[in-house]
Amino acid sequence: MPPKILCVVGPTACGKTKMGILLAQRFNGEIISVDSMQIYKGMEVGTAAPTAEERTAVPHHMAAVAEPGDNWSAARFVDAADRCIQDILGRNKRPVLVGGTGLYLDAVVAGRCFAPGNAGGAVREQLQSELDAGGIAPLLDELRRVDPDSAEKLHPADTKRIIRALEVFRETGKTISQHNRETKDLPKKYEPVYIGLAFRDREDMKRLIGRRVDEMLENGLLDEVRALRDRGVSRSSTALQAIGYKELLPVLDGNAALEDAVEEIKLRSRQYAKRQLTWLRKNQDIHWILWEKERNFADALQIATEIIMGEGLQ
RNA sequence: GGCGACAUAGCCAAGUGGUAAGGCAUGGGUCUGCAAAACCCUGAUUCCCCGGUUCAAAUCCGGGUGUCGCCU
Repeated sequence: MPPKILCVVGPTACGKTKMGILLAQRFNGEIISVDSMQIYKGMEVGTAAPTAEERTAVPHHMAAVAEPGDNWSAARFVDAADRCIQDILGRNKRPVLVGGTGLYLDAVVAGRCFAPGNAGGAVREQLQSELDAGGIAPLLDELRRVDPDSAEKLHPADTKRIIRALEVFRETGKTISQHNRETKDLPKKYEPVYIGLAFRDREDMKRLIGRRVDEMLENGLLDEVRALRDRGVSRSSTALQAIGYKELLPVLDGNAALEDAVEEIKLRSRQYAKRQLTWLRKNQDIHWILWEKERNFADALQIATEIIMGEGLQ
C-alpha cells in the first residue's frame, strides 16, 4: 500500500495555502508547495507565497528554493519534491501537498518519470532554430515519419509539443508516445487524499482575485519585479513569465500604464484560475469544499477533517 | 434651436444592394521536461426602431429615437 498523502488543490485565490497549514497542524504534517512559480526566490508577493509567519507555524518545502534565473521544469520539480516527501515520511510526518500547478501535482503523486534525456538542451535549441528557419511543416513531417501517433494527436499549431516529441525521439531514439504508453498506467507512487477548494459562484472568485491583485500591488509587487529586473534575471526566464511579473516589466520600462497592467494581471489571473479548474475537473477523486460568498476556514477545516479521517488518516 | 457624423454580438470593429470578416472578452477543452506556459473549439436567422423602394436592404429613401461634434 503506497503511503498516504494529503493534497490541497484548487484555483488561485481559493485558500489553499491557509487550508494546507490548518491541515498540516491537525494531521502532524509538513507542507510541500507544488507550484511552478513559488519555487523561485524573490517572488513572494506576486505568487502569494506562504509568509514568514506561516512558514514558522509549519515547515514548508519547495517554496522559494530556486534562483529565478534557473529554469526549472516539471521533471526537476518532481525529483526534488519527491525527495522532500520521502524525508518527511521518514520522520513519521504527513506530507501535505499544496499546489496550483496541476501537471506538477499529478506527476508527483503518480511518481511519473518523464522521458529520459537532457530536455531543453542542445537538441531543443537545434529544433527551435529549425522551426524559426523553416516553420512547423518540416518538423511535423519528421514527426509523422518517426512517431505518427503523436503527429496525429497534436494540433499543427502546438509547436511546443511537436518540438518536445521530436526532442525525445532525437535524444533517445524512442518515441514519446511509446514512453507515454509505458508509463500511463503505472501504479501511483502515493495514495492521495484530495481536498479541493473553490467558490460555488465563479463571480465571487473573480471578485476575490481582483481584490488580491490590488493587495499585491499595495504590498510592493512593483518593487519585487524591479528587484528581479535589476538583478539581471532574464526576461525570457520561466520565473518572469509569471502573471504579475511579465505585465509589470513594461510599466517599469515606461512602455505601459500601471492601471492597464493591473487590469491585465487581473484578467490573466482569472483566466489562469479557469484553466486550473479545467485541469482539476477531470480528477474524480477530489473532495470539493465550495465557498459561498466568503471563505470560512473554520467550517472548511471541520469538513476536511471529517473527509480525511473517513479516508483512514489520523 | 440649427447643421453634421455615427448607431452591427458583452466590448472594439469590417462590410456601402446579393444573403453578417476579424480581434478581445466569455464559456468549454487539451495537457507525460518551458505549465502562472502553450495550444484548440466557442456565438448575431440578424445589423437602433417604424415605414418605403427593390426579385433581393446592415447597405438606398423617408420618419422616429439615441450618442457625439460643431454652430447659435
